[in-house]
Amino acid sequence: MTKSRQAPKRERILDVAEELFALRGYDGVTLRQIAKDAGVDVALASYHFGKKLDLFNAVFERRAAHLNSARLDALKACQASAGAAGPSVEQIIEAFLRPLELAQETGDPGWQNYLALIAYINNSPYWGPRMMSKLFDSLVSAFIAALRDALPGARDEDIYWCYHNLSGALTLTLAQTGRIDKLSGGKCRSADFQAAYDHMIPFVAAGFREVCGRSTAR
Amino acid sequence: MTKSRQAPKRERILDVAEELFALRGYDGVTLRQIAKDAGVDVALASYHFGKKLDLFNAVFERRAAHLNSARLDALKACQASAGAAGPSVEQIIEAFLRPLELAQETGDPGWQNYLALIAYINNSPYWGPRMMSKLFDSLVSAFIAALRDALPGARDEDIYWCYHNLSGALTLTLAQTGRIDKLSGGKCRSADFQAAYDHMIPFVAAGFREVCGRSTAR
DNA sequence: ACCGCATTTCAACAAGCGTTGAAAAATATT
DNA sequence: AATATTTTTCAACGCTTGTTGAAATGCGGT
Repeated sequence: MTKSRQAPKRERILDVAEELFALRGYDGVTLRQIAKDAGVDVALASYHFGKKLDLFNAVFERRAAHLNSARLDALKACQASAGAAGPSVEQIIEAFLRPLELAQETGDPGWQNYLALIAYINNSPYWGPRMMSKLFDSLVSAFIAALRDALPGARDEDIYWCYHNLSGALTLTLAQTGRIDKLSGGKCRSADFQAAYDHMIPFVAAGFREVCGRSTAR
Repeated sequence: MTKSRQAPKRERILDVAEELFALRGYDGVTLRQIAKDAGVDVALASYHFGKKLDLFNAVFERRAAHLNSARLDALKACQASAGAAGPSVEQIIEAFLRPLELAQETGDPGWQNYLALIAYINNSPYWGPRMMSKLFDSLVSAFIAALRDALPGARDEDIYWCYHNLSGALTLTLAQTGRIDKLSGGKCRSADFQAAYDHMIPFVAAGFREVCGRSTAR
């Protein structure tokens, strides 16, 4: 190997930052906490990433490409397997959600933290507009287009509002607040992603059909 | 009046704190920012509320009782106007959501900031468990019970997951991130609460029916 | 006019913050 | 083995943070 190996401490900083930012948000975490949990000097984060905000962006971007391509592949796959009529609403929603479930269940807790961080950013009036569009707009547009095909005659406005509802439901699941565990008295568990998505997919698909017209009932 | 009037600056601190906390979160706001925007000395916040965390709680609790009773009144009203069969899923969801729309449209921007703050807390893995239950669990339980009656034969687990989806969709709307505005190219506006709820109510009701069994189609 | 109390400001504190330049250690190149 | 480069630590900086005690101000009751 002619090139220098990736520094392992660099990755540890990213992992710890990911976890802490997801839990406490950008301002709720100090570089010293991150360094301490990573077993590293404070100055090392600055050396590798520059300013604190650059570290935040690095965490945000590290897994974004992988996530986007996994979801896009799932969309293409369901489009390929569907006939000329195209995939159903359920199949599209499934392609949108299942890759997340898979990522959360790789055993790597980093993915879980990462998706919780996305939830934090997506719901923040401050961070949302600054960070979400850049990385996820084109992916979302692809799914919206597929939904438009699956819901002929639907008004664009209605589709966007329905997507908004989907995005909110998904986000609360990703945030892992444990709220449903307490409310349900243990009958539901936040960490049970399969149950979450198994319920979310038919829920959302029915909502789309109701709001965007039922001409595509299959 | 024998009692001293409420200090007006105290309310201004609450108003400003509400707005800033909603935008930047607990750790993203300093007492000095709040004091400056309120046109007040830093020490005054401590005098009125104690620690920073106490101020946060004061903001959180100020409007909670009013909000809870408005929603509970709406639930009782729809139950009273319904026959012996009880209100439909739509009517229950409507009672859950419309009071928020009304609050947001009083012209008092405080309510809008307050609800955005609730959204922030509800989606935070750190603040959610610490703050939501105390103030909102009993209200939510009342609505869950009403939904159970409207969906005979539904499994409790399914009802909670559906409520979870509702809560997430609502929360993203309250957060006012403006994301739907950009995505839709201006066709939808975050600030158009009536449009948001007009779309959310049938969307969510259809989801409940789909997931919790369709025995109650009306 | 004076008093008692609530309100507000002033001034300062100790602690923690992000950031940086230079030294040290580890690793790669020759 | 010596050198060059990358990685990591050390030590410190200037600044901001939440909090506090004492002083100043405002104000209703007598």
